[in-house]
Amino acid sequence: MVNRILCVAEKPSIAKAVANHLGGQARAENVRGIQWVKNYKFDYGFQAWGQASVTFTSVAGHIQNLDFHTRYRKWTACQPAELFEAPTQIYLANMYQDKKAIASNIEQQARYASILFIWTDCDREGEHIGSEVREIALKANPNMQVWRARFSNIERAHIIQAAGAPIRLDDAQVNAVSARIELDLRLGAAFTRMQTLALQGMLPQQDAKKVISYGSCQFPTLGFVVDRYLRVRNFVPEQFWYIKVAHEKDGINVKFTWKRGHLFDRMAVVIIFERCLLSKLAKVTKTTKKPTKKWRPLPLTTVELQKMGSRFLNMTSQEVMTTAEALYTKGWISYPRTETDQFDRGMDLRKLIERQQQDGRWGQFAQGLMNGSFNQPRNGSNNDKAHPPIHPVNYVAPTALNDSERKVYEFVVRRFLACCSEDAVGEATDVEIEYGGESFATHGLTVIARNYLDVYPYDKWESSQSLPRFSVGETFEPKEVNMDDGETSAPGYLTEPELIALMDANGIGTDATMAEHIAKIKEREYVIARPKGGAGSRAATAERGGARGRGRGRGRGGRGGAAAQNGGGAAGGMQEFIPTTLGIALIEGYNNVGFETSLSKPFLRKEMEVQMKDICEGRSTRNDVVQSNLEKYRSVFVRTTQQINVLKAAVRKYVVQPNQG
DNA sequence: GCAAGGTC
Repeated sequence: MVNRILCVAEKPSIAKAVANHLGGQARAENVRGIQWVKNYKFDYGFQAWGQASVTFTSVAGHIQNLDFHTRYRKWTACQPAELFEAPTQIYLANMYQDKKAIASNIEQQARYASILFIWTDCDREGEHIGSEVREIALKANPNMQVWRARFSNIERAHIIQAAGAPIRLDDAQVNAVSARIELDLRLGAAFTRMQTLALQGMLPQQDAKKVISYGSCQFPTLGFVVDRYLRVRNFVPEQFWYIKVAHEKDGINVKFTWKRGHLFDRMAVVIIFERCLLSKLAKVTKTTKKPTKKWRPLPLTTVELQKMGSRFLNMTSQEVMTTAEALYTKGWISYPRTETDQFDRGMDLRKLIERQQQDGRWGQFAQGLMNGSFNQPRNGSNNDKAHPPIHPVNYVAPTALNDSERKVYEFVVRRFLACCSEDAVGEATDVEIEYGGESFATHGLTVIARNYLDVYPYDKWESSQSLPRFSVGETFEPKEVNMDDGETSAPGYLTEPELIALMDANGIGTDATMAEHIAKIKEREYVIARPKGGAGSRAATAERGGARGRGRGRGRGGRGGAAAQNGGGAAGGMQEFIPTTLGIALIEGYNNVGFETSLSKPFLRKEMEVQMKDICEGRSTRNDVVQSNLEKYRSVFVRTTQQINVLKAAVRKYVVQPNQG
């Protein structure tokens, strides 16, 4: 009797790729009721189970969705507070019927198989999706053995290795995710209903039906926007003074900047300035000339793609993601949701570069890499063990793509080629002088080899004017000495790449969902997005003044030794976020409720992340985490309802009479 | 009419 083995991946593309590795050209059968899932059939000799007849299918993400029992679904059916313990239930279909078709395919296939081999992504959510598959399969066929594959990319050798070394599902990870799911549901629904019902009536007529949602990700996201907005609004400019020295030598005008940067005490600067004037001669105290580099970029992660996209491609992060997904589905780029910034050593990068040689824009550069200038990419510090960095898979001509696809594809390709290239090389010159007891310095950069910069226009690194030769001990009378003044300038409103960076740093959302949370707070009208630098954007224009912070010298040396670290790049169309009156009211309202953990603060989510890790590593249990969090949030909830007037006052202040706010 | 997480 032949072994029958059912393999299930997290998404159709993995099922296809793995099936083809194991089974040659595996036969694809359609699945009833769902077009994009296929069952691949082939025979394979497993190390552990011997020759077997295999069905390799997939799900498409989570199959199950947790929600409240139907009788708690109506908003008027219970007090929002009851949602902290109201019974929940797992449903197969949420919005789509698709999930039912996917589940019944697994049931059907499970009936004929003796082994279930799970091939979901090797991350926490993947582990949970695997447990959903297990539950459905075991219901149809309780006698199945359940195994799981451990793999981190879909290279042939790696897949074959994984097929030969099955492991068990990790129930600790499953439980961690399950805790998150329950908490997000209960807290999201309870707070959303409570604040919507309490505040809706205070909104202007046209907003009378508006949902005022709470979510563990959307609220901290809003918090970042409000926080920056308040810092901009409350900013008080401060005047400062500084000294500039200029000198002409060999026909080159050299500007020296003051080592102290600037001071906020005018009299002090006047005294120093006069001392400079009196001393007449400046003396060169130090000259250095040393090689410097600007490092090529790291392999591309999702978060980086979204940051770069919203900065340079004139698209929102959500548009970037949607476009990247389309490019992936069509087979032009690799899977676009990844945290990994390291290429697996075994990956054949040259093969991918080779395919780009035919392009008119970067083909020559790709040829150069093929002809010897290839370098193994740098390794970043992240590896999600599920997906490689984002890279081009196949070549596609620009005419076959729409505008957004063309832009995103171009970025992915250029980034990839840049990764496989060499650091830019330059020479940095530093000259320091002493003048009136004060130090001044100037810095020059000569780019010697642009290398990766030739294919990667998103980085800027350009030679400054070359400096004349100075030698230590040399003295001169500066051509010009001035005392000047300036004002500290407010930070700009939060831009999309900055917001994404904050969310990433604080663990708000995942790479795949950050853009959705941003879209959500726009949709809820908690914030509005507008082009940066537009009319009325006081802070945005002020920011270019650049003089910020106290007396810092010019950043120099360090990583890449770049003079122009943050400067360059066309910021065409970048958006900035301003909270609406409602958005400010919500954050201020919760801050004023005076609970030590305001719902808008990012560390609540971080804490949940820590607790999930605790479950994964056996320090805590699912039940402990769920119960202790419900308890904690319930007291915030109770406190908020008791002091609902505080929240209402904030809304009244900002929304009802916005002009007095 | 609620969340966040997968993915198509």
